Amino acid sequence: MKHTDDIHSAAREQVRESGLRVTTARVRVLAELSASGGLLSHQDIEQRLGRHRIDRVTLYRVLDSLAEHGLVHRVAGNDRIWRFGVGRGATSGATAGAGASVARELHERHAHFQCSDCGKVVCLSEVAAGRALRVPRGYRAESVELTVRGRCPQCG
Amino acid sequence: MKHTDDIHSAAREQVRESGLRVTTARVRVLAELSASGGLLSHQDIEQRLGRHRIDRVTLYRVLDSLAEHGLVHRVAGNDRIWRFGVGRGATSGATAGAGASVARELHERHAHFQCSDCGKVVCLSEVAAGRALRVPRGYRAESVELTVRGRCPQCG
DNA sequence: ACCTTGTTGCAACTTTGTTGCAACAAGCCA
DNA sequence: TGGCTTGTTGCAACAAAGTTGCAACAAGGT
Repeated sequence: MKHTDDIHSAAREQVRESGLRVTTARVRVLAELSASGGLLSHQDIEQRLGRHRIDRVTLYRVLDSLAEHGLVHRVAGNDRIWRFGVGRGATSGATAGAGASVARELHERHAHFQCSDCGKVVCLSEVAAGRALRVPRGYRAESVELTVRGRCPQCG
Repeated sequence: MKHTDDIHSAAREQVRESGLRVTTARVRVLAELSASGGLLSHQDIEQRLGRHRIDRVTLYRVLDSLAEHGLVHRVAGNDRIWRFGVGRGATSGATAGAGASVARELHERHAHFQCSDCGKVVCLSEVAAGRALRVPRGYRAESVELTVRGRCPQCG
């Protein structure tokens, strides 16, 4: 369990290593995602930022830039909203070059669970997704998304 | 390969068997989906209906009712757009009770492919999705969605 | 043919996401 | 430290997807 400040400076470090400019918006958003551990929707993030609120548009752009540089990963739920999460295993010790793909790889490998009632999305790290997938001739597979839908413990 | 009229009357039959009222809107939409064979977005359907156009809102409600009664299945792409498709194997000869779950079952079992360029979604019937899936204690799985993302033959 | 009840179309609205642009601040160099 | 360049931010306005309320209408039973 990390202290808030640690998460914050780790986030700052990650942003710097990714080659992106270190701005408060990026650091705060990444820190928030790291702290949550799970997947957050755009709205979730806005709420958690609280009085540190940043513009809605900026948030979109921040998340885009973080996603592009592999610091976070975007997942589409069946409620047509994006959810974002950090790669759990991504450490601040990764080298600049290799760091870019850490989060992406992690999230492409495991599955997600979305509650059909409350819409919450969590990672199912135990499930190995996308092993030995065969696509028809002419198609080129780039990534695999495996989403299980059902009821989470809270919604029974 | 079925003739247009056949598809139309088959659709009418399916709607009747599902317990829904047989309306021109429902029959036309279901027929259009059957004829296409693949997955259509809301917009695709509107275009295909052409001069038989129905109200946007009605289309939403028609698709909802068809989905609820298992005649079609909704799939979320990563472009936050719903796509709808019929269960390929659903025959008009199914009994009223059993018919309801045909489409749902079929689509829960196989995977979908979405092109990251043009956004088109197709079914990958060869891939058996969701075999031997384990979810954590407390979670209840209802359905599995496996989506492969990449390039379709047209987009290279 | 008539009546009831589910269905349709319209208008207005909400939510999610995007675009253009001027103001601003990160990073770099002297 | 101060100034310059260029990427970032916030605002306003917009676009697309989807929803809600309501009056008019048509399907299916009697």
